[in-house]
Formats: sequence, C-alpha cells, structure tokens
Amino acid sequence: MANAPIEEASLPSALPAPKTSRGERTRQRILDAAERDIGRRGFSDASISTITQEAAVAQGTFYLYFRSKEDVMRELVLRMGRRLRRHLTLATTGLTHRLEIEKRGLHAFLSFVRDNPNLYRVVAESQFVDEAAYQRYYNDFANNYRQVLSAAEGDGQLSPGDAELRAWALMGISDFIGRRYALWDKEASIEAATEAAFAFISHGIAPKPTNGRAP
Amino acid sequence: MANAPIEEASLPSALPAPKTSRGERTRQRILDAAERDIGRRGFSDASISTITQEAAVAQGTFYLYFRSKEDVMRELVLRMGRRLRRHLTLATTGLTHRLEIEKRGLHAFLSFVRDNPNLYRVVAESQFVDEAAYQRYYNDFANNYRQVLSAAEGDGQLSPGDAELRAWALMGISDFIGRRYALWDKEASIEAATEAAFAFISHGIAPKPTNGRAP
DNA sequence: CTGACACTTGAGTCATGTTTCATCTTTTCC
DNA sequence: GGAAAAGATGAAACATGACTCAAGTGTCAG
Repeated sequence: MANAPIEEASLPSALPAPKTSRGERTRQRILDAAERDIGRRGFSDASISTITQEAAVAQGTFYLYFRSKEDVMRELVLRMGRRLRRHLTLATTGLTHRLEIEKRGLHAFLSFVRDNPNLYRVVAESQFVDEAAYQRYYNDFANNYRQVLSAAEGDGQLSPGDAELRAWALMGISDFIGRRYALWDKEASIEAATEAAFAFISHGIAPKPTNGRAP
Repeated sequence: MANAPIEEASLPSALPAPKTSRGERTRQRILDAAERDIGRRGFSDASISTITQEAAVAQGTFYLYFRSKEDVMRELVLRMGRRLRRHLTLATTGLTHRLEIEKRGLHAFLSFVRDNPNLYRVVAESQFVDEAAYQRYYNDFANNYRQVLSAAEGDGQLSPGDAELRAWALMGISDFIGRRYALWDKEASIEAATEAAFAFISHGIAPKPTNGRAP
C-alpha cells in the first residue's frame, strides 16, 4: 500500500508464468486461498500470511507468483469475469429471443452469486484496490451487452431505447438483486426473484394504459 | 484493524458529544476532512495522520471525537443518508404522481452524486469496513421505498408488482447509472441519462405488443 | 480575575504486516 | 543418474500507521 507507484493499473505486466505443472498448481492454490480469504475477511484483513497459510505454502512462495496483494486481486477479477461469462453462456446458448435470454441470464447470475459469494465480494472490493481493473470488468460486460441489446432492438425483439444505458441499468439491477436476494438473504427464492425482476425489466412500473381506444 | 473486537457494529455507542461549539466545530472539521480524504484515497490509504492534517488538528484530537477510523466511516454513512434524503425530499416535494417523483428523484440523485463524489465512494466502501452500517443504509432506503411504491400501486399509479424487489431494482439502477454517468463520465449529460433511465423504468424493454385485437 | 472544565497537542509506544533472501528440495531432461 | 533449473522455505529486516498519554492552552461562569 501507500507506495502505489503512479501506475494504478497492471502495466508492469505479470510475473513469468510457472514453468512446471507443480508451479501452476501452487499458483492456483494460492489464488483459491486468496479468493476465500479476501472474500471472507476483506482485502485489508486478509494478509499474505493468512492467504499462504490457507494455501499451505510459505510466505515467500507467494512472491514467486504475485507481486503483491493487489496483484492477486486483479487476477481474481479476471477469474470472475471468465467464470461468469462462461456460466452465462452455458445458461443461454440455444436461446434466440432476447427477453428469454435476459430471464435465464438473470437466473444464472443469481445462482452464480449464491455459489461464488467470495468471488463476488472480491470484485466489488476491487473497486477500492484497483479501480481500473474494476472499471474494465464492468466496461467489458457493458460493451458486449450494448451490442446484443442493439442487435435485439434491430430485430424488433426489444422496444427502441438507449442500449448503453440499458446495459448499465440491467447490470445495476442484477447487482442489487444479487446482493439482496442471493448474497444477504440465503433463504430467498432465486426463482421468485428472477420472475419478479423479469417482469420489471420487461414492462417497467408504469400502469397499463387505462384503456381508451386501441391506437 | 485486525483487532476487530467481535462486535462489528457500533453497539458500544458513540463518544459523548462535544459540549461547546468549538468542540462541535472541530468534530465537523474532522468529519469533513475524513470525507474528502477517505473519498479520494480510499479507507486504507487515508490515515488518521492525513485526515487530521487535512483538518488541521493534532492526531490526538481525532480520538476525542471518534473511537477509530471505522467509527468515522460509520458517521459518514449516516451523513450521506441524511443529506441524500433531504436532497431527494427537496427535489420531489409537491409532486403527487409516483412516476413523476421517480423521474425527478433520479435526476436529483444523479446531481447529488456529481456534487458529492467522495461521500458516494465512502458509502460504497463502507461495505468492506462495516457491512452492518452499509446494509442498514440500503435497508432503510429500501423500506421506505417499498412503502411508497406499494401505496402508489394501490392508487393505480403503478402497475401491480413486487414492491420490495422493485425497490432494490430501482436502487440498483440509480447506483449503476450514477457510477457510469455521474461519477466516471463527468461530461455525460445527467438530463439525458435521466430521460433514458426513466423510459426504461416506466416501460421496460419488451417491444410494444405487435398489434392484434385489443384485449 | 480566576478556577474549573473543555479542549488540544504530538511524540512515543505498540502491534501488525509486507517483502526479501540465503538456503534447501524437487523436478526436468539429457 | 546427475547437474541444472525450477520451486519452496521461513525467519529477519523493514515499513507503516493506529492509538495513548502527560502536559499543555483556551474559554467562560461566577
């Protein structure tokens, strides 16, 4: 900390990758331990010492694979991105209608949060450890999201609207619903939440036009 | 840190309030300095030393008014709650229709974030410093939100729907739109974002029913 | 004026946690 | 099967920063 050297991001590039499978295994063990430890205790309470203890390696070993605690955090944000992306892809492949994809995607996201609470927290906390990594994470999702929303709008699967803003609004919904129903309230039904959120996303909260003649 | 004494929350209760206006002034100066310093540098990089320096008081003075850095963080979360509430109230009093209130409220929120980026960040980071305070902050908003949404639904101002979930979804939208358009992108038009978000909130993203006979 | 109380000071104590490195072990591959 | 490369060790060096406290200064009621 404290000596953050002007560059917040990870330009100096990562350490050379392990050259043997033993090395790779050790690196993963440390990463797994860090995910648990940082996820549970938070970035500042988790220490190299507790992380390496959890990984059952010596403290010095940590520095063979990561430059610092921040470094491991960045790596975990990437891990979350990869895993979540894969999870969402698996849950929605084959589907063709955007609304259907949104619904299944939302459910998949909520179940992912339930199953990976630590990773979720790590990403959230990365905002305060390496903001650039955090923004990159969301911008990547948003960019992709914007494209698919635009395409769907072109196909008439969605009403016309600002795709960029919709992307962020939808991510915001997922994030907060995820916190409230998947993370904090372990008992809540993810299915029910998905259903209700989907209704909201589809039609909003405005009342149905009272009646009047059909346009 | 580290010696977090079992109780994460603030049960031991606050220190006795200042007895003179000089004391109160000093306390506020420290709080102001902490808001700036923690907001800008983050909780762990901000130190008692930098905060008190910014407030132009000695380090010992800090402990006259706060038990710890965590303590001041909690106080800032409360401050944010009070200020935002007042700001939203001012922006929406006199309005009677829920949708109108939502729109003005959203705009007011975005302008609040633009004007108080540090406070916003502090609240976000409080999640990792005192999660109970963070949850309380959002639960309070959600509870109130749920009530007004329910009432509006009863009045036919909104379509029927799960008020609790809607509350969280709406907070999530505000939060993410706030980050994207008010905090990160200083150039973005808050008005345009409000307009687009309001459209989303009102009617969602589903296409208008193609036509067919009127039901 | 003056005593009492509120407030302020800042250097030192103390606890903690990161990072390095000389040395040892394991794996690779010729 | 053995030497080089890769990996692993953990205790010591080093840095940092929260918090305390004994000794002040300011303020105001009487």
